[in-house]
Amino acid sequence: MEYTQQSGPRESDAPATREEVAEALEQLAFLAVRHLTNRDISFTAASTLGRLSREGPSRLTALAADEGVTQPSMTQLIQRLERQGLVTRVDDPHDGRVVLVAITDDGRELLAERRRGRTNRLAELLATLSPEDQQALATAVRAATPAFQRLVENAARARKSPGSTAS
Amino acid sequence: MEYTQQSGPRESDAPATREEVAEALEQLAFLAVRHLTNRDISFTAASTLGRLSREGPSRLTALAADEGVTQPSMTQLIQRLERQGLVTRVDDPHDGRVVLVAITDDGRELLAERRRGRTNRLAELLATLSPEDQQALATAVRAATPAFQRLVENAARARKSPGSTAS
DNA sequence: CTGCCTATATAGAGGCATGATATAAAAGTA
DNA sequence: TACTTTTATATCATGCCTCTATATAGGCAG
Repeated sequence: MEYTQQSGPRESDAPATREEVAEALEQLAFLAVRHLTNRDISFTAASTLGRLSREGPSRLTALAADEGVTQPSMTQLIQRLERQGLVTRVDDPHDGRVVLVAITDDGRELLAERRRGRTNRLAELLATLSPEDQQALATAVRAATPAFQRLVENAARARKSPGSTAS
Repeated sequence: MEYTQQSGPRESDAPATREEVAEALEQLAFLAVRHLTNRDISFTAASTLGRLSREGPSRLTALAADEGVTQPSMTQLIQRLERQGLVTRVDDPHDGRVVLVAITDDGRELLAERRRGRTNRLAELLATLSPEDQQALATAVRAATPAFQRLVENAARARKSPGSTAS
């Protein structure tokens, strides 16, 4: 690892090193948070809404576990979302303790709106690139998508069963 | 990479559509935020530390402008970082109003630590993929990196001069 | 009924952002 | 010099978001 880096990537065939992949992902995280993030609701809020949209009504504790936050955090988040009219809470007839949370039409509309906004902003950014760069990006995306989707799936799975990770 | 023709997208040479690129980048962003984020300090805090590390001591208002937050936010952030020993504040001898913020050795160590953590977590995730998938991802990343870096630069520039974007 | 487990709520604290406003130093102007 | 304005930073009040610790209430086993 101590070899000094050369001036640039030698061959476009050459695979990226793990450090290069990490670097690229860090930059992407930067781009995402800085330029693709709506400020209207938090990341957890948006993610929770998306989950409710995809998977239907859920219990509070299930949502908390899925989103990786504590139950009190989820309680407060749901209270805020309810105040904003984005979700509703319904009592479970089979169990008086549980509250089922469901997304509202306004919630779905907000998700769609956010999605449109992100796509538009991204389109603007892509338009600032040369045709060659746009082409390179598009080709790379298509080549990487299958592998990347498996990576995302594995990451989600790894979150549920602790694995061997330290800090 | 072999061109074993499959039933999916017609040609692996074919570029992705703009929607596909947007979709892929969103998923990447989601992964980065969800699985590559340290919880110890905020994104703005880490980004500010990184900036101080790269560019040396800066004024509060300059930091606020660069990070896209208000001046009071930056004042509070710097107060917290100072309390944690990650930055120091020095008076400017030429201008009694300004405070120059500088990163400390502890601050640099924290940045290095975070970087190591991210790289390790990414290595673990990549290790869950088949060698073929790892290869595909690494090649795609190398191919996309130059264009992507220009994209990030343009995004940063667009932030400073308002451009034509609405919400 | 009693006692335990589970689902959710509440309280208190701190990080992180905002807008409005205060203070102090510098700079411009009469 | 004295007055005004601008600039750099701080403070205040508010709200979101998360945490830990704890309370309440329903379900269930004996």
